[in-house]
Formats: sequence, C-alpha cells, structure tokens
Amino acid sequence: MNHLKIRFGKRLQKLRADYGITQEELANAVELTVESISNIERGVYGPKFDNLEKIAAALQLPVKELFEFDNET
Amino acid sequence: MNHLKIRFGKRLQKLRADYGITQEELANAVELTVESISNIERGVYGPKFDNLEKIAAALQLPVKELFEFDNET
DNA sequence: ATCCAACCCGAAGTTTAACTTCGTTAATAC
DNA sequence: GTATTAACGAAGTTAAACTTCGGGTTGGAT
Repeated sequence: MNHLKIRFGKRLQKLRADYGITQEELANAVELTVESISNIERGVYGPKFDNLEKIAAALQLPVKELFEFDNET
Repeated sequence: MNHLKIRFGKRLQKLRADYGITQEELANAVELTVESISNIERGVYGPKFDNLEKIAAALQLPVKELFEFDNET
C-alpha cells in the first residue's frame, strides 16, 4: 500500500521518540545531518545499508525492529 | 561482530534457497543482474531501499524476515 | 509578544554505494 | 564434454543517498 520508505520513516520516528532523543542527537550518533534524518523519517529516501546498521545501533535495537510495522505478519 | 551486509547476504541466500529459486530467477524478479544478486548474497554491498522491498516481495516475505538473524534478541 | 527548540519542506548540487559489464574459475550433474 | 549454478575481480556507470543552502511552522518557555 504505502512505500517501504514511508513506513520505515514513520517507524523510525516512533522508535526515536520512544528512545527519547531528537533528530539532531540521532544525526550526531549516526554521523548524518539533521536534514538527512528528517528526509529519512519523512520517507524522502531510505538510509543506505551502512547507516541502517548505525541507526539501529544508536537506538540500541536489532535492525529488524526498524521494519516491524503494524498489520504485518 | 560481522557486518550487517554479510549477515544480510547469508540470510538472503538461505531464504532464496528455501524458496527454491536460483540467483538468476531472483534477479529477474527484482530486475537486477545475477552478478548483483551474487554480490548482495556475498555481502559485497547491500541492496538499495527500493530493491529491499522488491526482494522481499519476490520471496513473498515481510522485509523484516530478511533481517532475522540467529543469535539476535 | 518573542525567543528558542525541534521539525518540515523545497531545490540544487555533490558523493559514493549500488549496480552493470566484462571476463575467468570451479563444482555438480547429466 | 557441456549445461547449470554460483563465486570472484576489476573497471566503468548511474542514480540513490546525502549535503547545503534557504524559508516556514508549531509549541512551549520567559
């Protein structure tokens, strides 16, 4: 239905909020700009593979958690 | 310990084998070359976001399944 | 009311990961 | 011996990911 990028972005936004950090703090941890984090959360683009790993590490989560969407098997 | 790319590649290789198709057949379904599938399975690089989605679709799996590794929480 | 923090949202430019295209090698099976 | 499947390198191309500007909005302090 929705793109993966959109769903991933929303999922990231929620997990980051739950973790209690700002886009800027996540950006620093992942070594990206705030704008990039914003773009990723809005589904403008997905992160490249290396940054997927860094994002999961920053939030202290396994990568698969970032792809755990509602309504999915 | 191992890179995400390596673990992802191995996971993909297993899931593809379980699904019973060749690299070439997956490549056709995803609109990539066989060499690219080979590179991804060997962890040379990870797929871009759009192709992540296509790979999961081709194997009729949710994306998160591709990141379900052994020994992980 | 205004300052500030956090974030949204384009547009235009840059970088480099992802991808392709060659070619070679090797194992298995028929 | 020849298909099939896949590993593996190197060199070149493409476009997704990322940056850098800019301006705009919201909500909560002071």
